[in-house]
Amino acid sequence: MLTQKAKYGLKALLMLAQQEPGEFTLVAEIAARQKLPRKYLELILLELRKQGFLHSQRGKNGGFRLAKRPDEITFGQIIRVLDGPLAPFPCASLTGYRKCEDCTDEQVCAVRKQMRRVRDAMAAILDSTTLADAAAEGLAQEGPADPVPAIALA
Amino acid sequence: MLTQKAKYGLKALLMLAQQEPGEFTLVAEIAARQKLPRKYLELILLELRKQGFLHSQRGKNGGFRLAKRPDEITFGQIIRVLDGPLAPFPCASLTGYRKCEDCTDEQVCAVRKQMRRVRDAMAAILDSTTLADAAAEGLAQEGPADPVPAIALA
DNA sequence: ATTTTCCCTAGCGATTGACTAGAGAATACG
DNA sequence: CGTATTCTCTAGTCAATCGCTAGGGAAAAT
Repeated sequence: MLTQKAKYGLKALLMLAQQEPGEFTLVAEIAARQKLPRKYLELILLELRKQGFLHSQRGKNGGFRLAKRPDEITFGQIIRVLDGPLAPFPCASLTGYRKCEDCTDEQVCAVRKQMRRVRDAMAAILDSTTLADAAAEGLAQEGPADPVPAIALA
Repeated sequence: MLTQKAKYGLKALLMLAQQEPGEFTLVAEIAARQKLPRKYLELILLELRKQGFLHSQRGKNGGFRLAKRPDEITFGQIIRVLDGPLAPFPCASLTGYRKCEDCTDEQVCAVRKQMRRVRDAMAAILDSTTLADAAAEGLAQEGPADPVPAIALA
């Protein structure tokens, strides 16, 4: 499970991805339009700015805008910044690896092996889905073709 | 991220899946062999028993054993019982659906759409991987053939 | 009856999640 | 210049959850 923080961040960025490029949007407006708590959203956007996803400007006509093109920002990047590693367990993570205290032989741990597969599946989707992709798919009424070819078997 | 609880549960069940069918194993022995906190593990096994995964017996020669065959118990089932829904957000869950407070139009929510895809990918793996599968794969030195054919693209 | 083992309820300390408050600094504008 | 606007930053709060531990109760075997 991801946190509200990640959800709010994703929603905000996705909204900004649909603004005119270069145009600034107020935190207050994002919060209002997306029904998110304003002060909390401020913190989140600040964090995203520090990580290079957003550019901001103060004072009148200020606000936030994307610091990159929407097709350069992936869901995976955003989630990792706001919520940490994707993997179900730290021992199965690439970006946030940490070994289990209880694991005697990690090379053989069957649980870890399966969780690595889960991580890979999640990363395959989230690291290849950009804000642009999601925005486009959101607009399509009923997407017939799937950009990422199914999820393999069942 | 999953909790320790789910990890402990998976490890314990996986160990029981490798015992002689019908044979009881003590909580104390599982805890020792897997290096898990004994009292906490008790709670977890109790929960798994109440959910029908384990059979237990008290007194001398007692202990726990699987209540089903290892190929009838999936990772998905276990995780859902111990940690709740797989989906990144409740609004993207099938088994534990709950709508977002902030979502105005759920049918169009692009975040939800992507998270649904992630959920599906996770479920495809976890609901098709049984204790028997994991135990078998664990024994293989270096599995050349993947039971679930890759994770689709990159 | 006694030992073994699971069964069950309680509780607890630390962390984290999900925020809110409020002052400070930059920017625009009249 | 001054004032309104808007982001920036640090704190703090409150409740829930995680990750356990404690300890007695009940069933089974001997």
